[in-house]
Amino acid sequence: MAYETRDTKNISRISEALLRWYDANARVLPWRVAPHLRKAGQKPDPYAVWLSEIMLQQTTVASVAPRFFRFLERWPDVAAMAAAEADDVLGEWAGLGYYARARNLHKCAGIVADEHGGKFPCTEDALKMLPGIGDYTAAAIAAIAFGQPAVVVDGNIERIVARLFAIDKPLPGAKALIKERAGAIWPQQRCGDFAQGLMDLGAGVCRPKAPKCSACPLAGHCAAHRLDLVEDFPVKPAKKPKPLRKGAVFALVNAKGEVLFERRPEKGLLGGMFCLPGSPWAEKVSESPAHAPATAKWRRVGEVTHIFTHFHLTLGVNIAKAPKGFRRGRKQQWIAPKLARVPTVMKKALDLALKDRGI
DNA sequence: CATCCGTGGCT
DNA sequence: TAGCCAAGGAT
Repeated sequence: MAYETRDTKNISRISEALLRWYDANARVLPWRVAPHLRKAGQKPDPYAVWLSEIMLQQTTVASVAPRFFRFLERWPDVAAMAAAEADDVLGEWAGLGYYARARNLHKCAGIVADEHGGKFPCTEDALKMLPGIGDYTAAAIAAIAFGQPAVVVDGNIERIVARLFAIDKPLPGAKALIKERAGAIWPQQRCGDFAQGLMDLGAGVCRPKAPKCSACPLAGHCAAHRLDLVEDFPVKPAKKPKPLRKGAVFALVNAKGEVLFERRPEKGLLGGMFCLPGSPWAEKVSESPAHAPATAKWRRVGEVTHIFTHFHLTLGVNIAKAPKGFRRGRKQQWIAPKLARVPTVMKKALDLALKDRGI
């Protein structure tokens, strides 16, 4: 019992210190209701919280912010997004990466509109049933949008907790232990603010490299700091080298200056996105025009390189005018280059193909 | 539990 | 330059 009493006091000290820090240092973010406005009674919009959390998965605030505004402007609420064409959502997402998020975003909007009366469910379990919403996102929405006592663990909070308790078990095996420890310091009130405060702390103070412990409100509670081993936590496994893959793409241009694109299969890399037609990508691959969309006078203009999550890619880029009588396939589309909403690797290839043509 | 899935910025 | 990293989820 004596230990429980001491622990309880220590826990409340941690959450109080963090919340005090958050009140004074909260970042101003487009999707966030500032602490003082929250206290004045302003409620966050669950739709905006959901949209921001999906966009922020493995993606930086700087990349998300302009896209968040654009999405909110075009689809102000879940009903609007549910009514949108999937292709428009994918197009608006182009360049943001992890395109399954965009497909699931649209699916999720449809489910919320059709099966939940246009209102997001407020419990973690119900949220987790929706496509694109996993452990983290369900907890984040429940805590931030609905004020539920959910324990939110993202990469930042994982790092902070691993340091607070000097958890030397390596990730990802340590995730369960970290969640348990996080739960032990989680407050009953202001759970959303506590989560956002920890994320801000992780982004600006308890950083992976060069943490600013002198500015940390939790330094006095931090085991890693006490050991002077802050940067050694969390323990991560060695990363595997990324293999090299090669391929070729073919930019076919019609009389209007439009370029032929081809929709990728729904599943897998760049799923559902329009890309330049070309060869499969492999360690050794022929760049011959065998994989071109048409027989034409192909000219190789150069190559582009791109780094994906798990491999490096080099693409030979070819260009030709469409032969007379060419008919596009069912999965193919003529698109004006300026209107092409395509993945970044294809934007690179397109730009290179059209660069020296004066188009 | 391991693998797949993008991209841009920073060191 | 090469590596590391970011408010993860689905399979």
